Amino acid sequence: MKDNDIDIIDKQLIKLLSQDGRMPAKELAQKLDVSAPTINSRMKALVKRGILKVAGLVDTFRTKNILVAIIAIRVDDVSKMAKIIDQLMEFKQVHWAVAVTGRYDIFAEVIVTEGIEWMFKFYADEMSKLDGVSHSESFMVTNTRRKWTLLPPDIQGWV
Amino acid sequence: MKDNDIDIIDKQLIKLLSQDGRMPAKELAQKLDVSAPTINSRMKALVKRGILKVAGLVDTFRTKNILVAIIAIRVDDVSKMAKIIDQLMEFKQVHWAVAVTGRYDIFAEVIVTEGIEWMFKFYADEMSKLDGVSHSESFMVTNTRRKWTLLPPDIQGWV
DNA sequence: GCTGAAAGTATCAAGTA
DNA sequence: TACTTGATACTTTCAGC
Repeated sequence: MKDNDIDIIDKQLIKLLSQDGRMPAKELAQKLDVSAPTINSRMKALVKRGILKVAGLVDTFRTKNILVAIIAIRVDDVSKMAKIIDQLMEFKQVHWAVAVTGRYDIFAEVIVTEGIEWMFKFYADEMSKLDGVSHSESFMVTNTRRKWTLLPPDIQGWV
Repeated sequence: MKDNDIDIIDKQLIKLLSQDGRMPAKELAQKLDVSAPTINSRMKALVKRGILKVAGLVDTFRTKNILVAIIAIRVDDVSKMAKIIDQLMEFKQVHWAVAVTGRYDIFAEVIVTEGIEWMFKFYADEMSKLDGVSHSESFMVTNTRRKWTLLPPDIQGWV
């Protein structure tokens, strides 16, 4: 099977798991009309191939002490984009970074667990290290709907 | 316990689940030094309170036929913001919508499963319905890092 | 929130297409 | 190579504390 070929059973499995990530393999098996071992081996294969991850998500607006900001970046040279995204991802608090078309080149989401003053520190200490950023803007998230957030693995100051 | 009070065990539980959402309750119990029934009751309580969700996530860049766009919106009247966010969330393909401070008022992420031409349709049919939008921009996501996406529950055209 | 027994579930090896 | 079956080992659940 080719690297990102997934069949209809995989897709349905992903869809069921996106509704309830802890649904037992037996129940998934019944719904998809295959055996439980098949579900488990497919699930493991999808995880191993980097297509699927089953994880606990939090609603950041019901969770004290978690702030979210979106940062928009323009680069001065498109060839530096990949490197900047890589550098952004190295910052523990960066939840995701994406390259986009349009007015900006990169969007990143930052999870702030150490108080709003940390944003200043992030700009002063980390953003300043990035080479090739011609402009950046930050947007603090003040309200949200149906936004489940996967906490970054190395999150600090929260637990 | 107040509505969004969560204690240290809840936080550690969320952190462990954010790494592996299918970790058995028994294993979680050992790591947190409590009993398995305690883990299960806490997990259920967190889900019921809307703080936690355990779900399957996909890497949209390893999954064919899934495109992602970010839409930025300015409103002409701040009092309309809540309503616009609500309307955005009603569109099946809108994965999340957030109110932000800064140049824009709202960011939303759209999951496109029916081909890039669907973006045109989304603008023509749906965005035009929104009252109070003074400006909007779209950004197609062309590359991403460590971005796990929870598929919207009503996603169509993919499965 | 814990303990222990009953019920249910996951996993492995073997076998089949 | 990918699936199913059935036995064994494990985990979850529920009542009682």
